[in-house]
Parts: sequence; structure tokens; C-alpha cells
Amino acid sequence: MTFVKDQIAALLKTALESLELSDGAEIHLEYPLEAVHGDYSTNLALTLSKKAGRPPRELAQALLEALEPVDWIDRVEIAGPGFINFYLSRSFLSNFSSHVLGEGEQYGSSSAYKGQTVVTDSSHPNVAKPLGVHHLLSTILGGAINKMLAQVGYTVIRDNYLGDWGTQFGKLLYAYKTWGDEAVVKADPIPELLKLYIRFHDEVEADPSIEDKGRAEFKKLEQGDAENKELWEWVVGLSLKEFFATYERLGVTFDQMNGESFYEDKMAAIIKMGVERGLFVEGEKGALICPFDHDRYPPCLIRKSDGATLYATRDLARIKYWEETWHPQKMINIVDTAQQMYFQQIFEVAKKMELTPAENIHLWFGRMRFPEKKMSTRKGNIVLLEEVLDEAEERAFILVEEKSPHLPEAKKREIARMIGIGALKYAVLAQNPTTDITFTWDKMLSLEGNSSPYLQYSVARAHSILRKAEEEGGEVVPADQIAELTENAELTVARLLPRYPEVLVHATNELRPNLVANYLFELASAFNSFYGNVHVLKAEPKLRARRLILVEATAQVLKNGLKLFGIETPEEM
RNA sequence: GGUCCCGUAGCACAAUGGAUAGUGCAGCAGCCUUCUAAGCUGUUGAUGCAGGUUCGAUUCCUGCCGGGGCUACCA
Repeated sequence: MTFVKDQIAALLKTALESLELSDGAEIHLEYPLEAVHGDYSTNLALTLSKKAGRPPRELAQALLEALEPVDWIDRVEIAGPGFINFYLSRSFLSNFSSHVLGEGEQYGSSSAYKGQTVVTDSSHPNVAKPLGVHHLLSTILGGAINKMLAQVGYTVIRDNYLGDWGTQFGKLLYAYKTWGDEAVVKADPIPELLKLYIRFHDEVEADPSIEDKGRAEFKKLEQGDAENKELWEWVVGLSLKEFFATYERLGVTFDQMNGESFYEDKMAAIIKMGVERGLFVEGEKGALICPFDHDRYPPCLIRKSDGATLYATRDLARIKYWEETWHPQKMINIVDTAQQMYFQQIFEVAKKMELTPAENIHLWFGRMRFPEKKMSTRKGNIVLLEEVLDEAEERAFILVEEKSPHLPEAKKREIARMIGIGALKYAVLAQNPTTDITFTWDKMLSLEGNSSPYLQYSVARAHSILRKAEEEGGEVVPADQIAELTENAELTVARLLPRYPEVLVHATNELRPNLVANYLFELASAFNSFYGNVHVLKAEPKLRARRLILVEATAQVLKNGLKLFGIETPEEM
């Protein structure tokens, strides 16, 4: 079934055509804040008033009269300066829950962008270094964006640009060969490798000559030295194993892990192409640059004066590779705001080089700030992502023990895991990505109010009702005799259900998971209000049957939405 | 200096150019012999300043004030 919103838009379009006003008219439907203003509303008469040369309310009246009547709309009214408000019929709202249940886990998915491909890049950890709390935003945001894109029909290629190359590896190789121990590293790979890396930097202070030895090791690696290559592959393998363990906890996956090394042999072609087209020229001190014909930002540095390539060189190769491999409609890089200018630069270079017709998007997000204490990555005192996840689960476990002491230990652990990780992810995703995020434990692991546990709790309550209904059995009501919803509290829930697929498409177009979060919270609030004010199991059979369907449909939508965030929903908690 | 982002209640955040600017925490007043009180009901409290565009501006434009990022050989 097509979206309710689109169906109303279609009715309006027909009405506009009959009034010969359809030229260039954009039909815009919104959800009125107040229920008294209907389920859907349009400002069409207001925007068209000037062009049509008629007062808004008069135009609205003409549109209203030209609307073809349909049985699922109860009435249409003109309000305020000229809004046209649509009220869905009670029977439509009542029956919609059954439609949701019919679609089940699929409810919300659509084929809006079927046939289109998008490639995304997120997380990008550095090999031989642990995932830190600063990887949280890109990783979680990327995970949600990937799922949302797939949900509206895109074919999604999930890439993760691994930091797996560069002089740093020469230093690491030198450190490992000099002070390392295979058994020690194997036992606890990343922390031990990090220690070696830090030790290298400490030793450099005493003996600057080893800096060059590190460079030499990397040079050997670049030239294909067998021993170094084998060591490097070993380190990359160990790192990936740990990264994927964390990704699994977070519920995110990747199709590609094309890191810096992957593009090593693809940069020469880019440089050649740029030089041949006269786009790359020699800059200061012999570096190769791509100048711009404006001064909004400095020229893009392609190759250093010492001949070494840069991130930009690889990124251009990356764009070319993505284009040649997947021919996507969109390429999305999920990287923080600090890289905004950089991405503007390479997007402009890519455009000059005509590397791809795809839309290049830098989905940037705000910085994570730490008011509690300074969390610097400089001196190795970084906050590890794993530690944050552990803390999240631990805090949740304390609460589960307090709230649900009757559950078996294993069950409590499982619920604590879902709640703790969910709370963390929700805290990131519920906020507009462009806003700087302030990291405080209490906020990131909020377990009440607008938080993941609130949504999970709503689902658990719904399941509790459904379980009890199942146990009680009760009268079987034939489908055609199920009553309509009556109470305001339940109608408020019902009128939110048709919006889910519409919200999802909008949120995906905007690349803003928080719009989905806003919706889910609104739905859960409406449900909890309904739960507190309207009794399901004690209602007379025909109404009870209807309410049970509403409860199940609501739980389904909440579960579907949370699943996009990679948040699991326990049936009891 | 240039450029980008941000200024909404005590705090943290919402709001596709719409109707009375929403919510959470904190505060205040209530609600558990009734489907899970991680909840519900009520309540106090806000758009940095000055202009402009618009029927209508938190949103768009200009200026100012305040905060932050970036600003060619790092990734």
C-alpha cells in the first residue's frame, strides 16, 4: 500500500488539476501538532494564493470542493489562515493496525529507492590501535544510516576505511622486532601493540636515530619485503578480529574494509590523470597541488614535496574505485565536522576530474565533548570503546537487579546487555548529528525519560499484555465483528502508526536518524499514556480484540524502528 | 584575517517556513489490593541582539555580540 501521505497528495493533485492550478505547485503535507487540526495538513492554499490571485481561505474552499471523496477520510476542514486539514476516519485508523501486523517486520520498508546504489564509509579505526570512544559517533551513526538506506530500497555497500598504512607501521614494526614478544602480543593484541607504539615514541626522545629506522622499516614494507609484509598482515588480522568483536556488540556490519593500503596501487593513475588534464600543478616547494579558481579554501595538496602521497590522493582514488566498482548514485562519508573543508576540497577536485556522476556527501557530525574531565588521545589515556560498552552494561545490570530481581541471572545479564548498549546507541542517534554531543555517563546511559530503555520498556509492557491475553484465552471474536477504537488515548496511538514509513523515508533523505528516534519516542509516549489510562484485558470482547491488535501493532513498529538502530527489544524486563 | 558550524528554560536536547515553540533531567503536587511505577496525570520555566523577506520566521537574508572547528606538505 502506498503511504497515506502520498494518497492525500494525489487527491490534492487531482483537485489542483481540475482548478487548472497544478503548474509548478508543490504539495506539502505535514503532521499537525494538535490532534484538533487533523491527521494531515497542507498549506497549499497559502502558498498558491498569490499566484492564483485569490485569498487563501477562498482558494482552500475551492480545493476542498474539488477533492474527490474517499471512505478512509472522515472529513476535510479549512482552518486558520487557510490550512486544509484532513481527518482520517475512525474505521481506517482502527483497521490500520491489522495492516501493520500483516507486514510484520517488513512494515516500514519501502521500495522508494529501489534500483539505486549507495556506498557509505564509516567508523575507520586505525590498525594496531584500539577503538576509542571517539569512534562511537561515526560507527553508530553509520550503522543506523546503512540500515535506514537499505530499508527504503537502496542497495547499500558498507565500507570501512581502515587506517592500515603509513610510517606509523614502520615504527610499529621496528618496535616489535626490537622489543616485542609474539606470545605476549597474541595474548592481548591491541593493547600490547599500542604499548610497543608508545614505547617507540618514548625511546625516540632518548635516541632520535630510531625515527629513521622506523621509516626504513616502512620503506621495506612498501617495497614488498617478505618478513615485514607477513608481520603487517598478522597485525592487520589481529586488529580486524578485535574490531569485529566490538562491531558485533554494537550490531554494525561492513561489506568492505578497504583501507589505505588497498589504494596504494591506485594512486598513480589518479596523479597521472590530474597532471595530464592540467589540473594538478607544481606548488610551493615542489609539491603537487590542485589549485582552485576561488579562495574559499587553499589548494588541495595531492603529493608532498618529498614525493609521498596524502590522504587526499587516496580519497580521490577511492572515489574512482567506488564509481568503477559499484556505479552508485550516492557516496556518503560519515566523518566529523573537522573534515568539512577537506571534503569540500576533494569533492571539488573529483568534480573537476569527472571521477563520478554520483552525489558526493560528507555526512558530518558534531564533536564529542567531555565536560567531566579532559579525554585526550595524545598521551594514550584514551577512553576505550570497549570500556564504555562494559560500563553501559554494568550500569544497566544494577538497574535490572533492582527492578526485576525475580529473573534468572543469565536473563538479567542478557537484558542488561540489550538495555545498556541500547541506551548508549540511542543517546547518540536521538540527537541531531550536527549538534556537538556532550559525553556524560548519566546522559549517554540514561535509563529513563527519552531513552532507549523507555522504548524497550514500552515493548515489554505490550508483550506482557499479549502474553496475559494468550494465557487467558477468552472469547474469539470474528474479524468482521471487532469493534472500532473509541478512546482518545488509543486513537492517539493509532494515528501515529501510518506515519512510520513516511517518517523513515524523510529521515533517510535527510540522513538524520534522530527524526526516527523522535517518532519512536512519540509513539512510545502515546502508548504508555494509553497503557495507563485504558484497560485492554478487561474491555468487553469485541473492543478487547481491537485493542490487542493495536498493542501488537505498536510493539511491532517500535521493534522495527529500534532494529534500525541495532537496538534489541527484550520481551520482558 | 578567511571560511564553516553553533547560540532555544537551571541543565541536556527537539521542532520538513506554519496554527498555543515540543521533550527529557532537575523542581513542585498527585497516582501502585487494577494488563510491569524503567510508568502515568497535573504544574513552574526559553528562541543572544538589531534589522529585512513573508499572510506567517527558532528556521531564510544582512549586520552585530558570544562560543567552537578548519585554515596546503597529519590522517
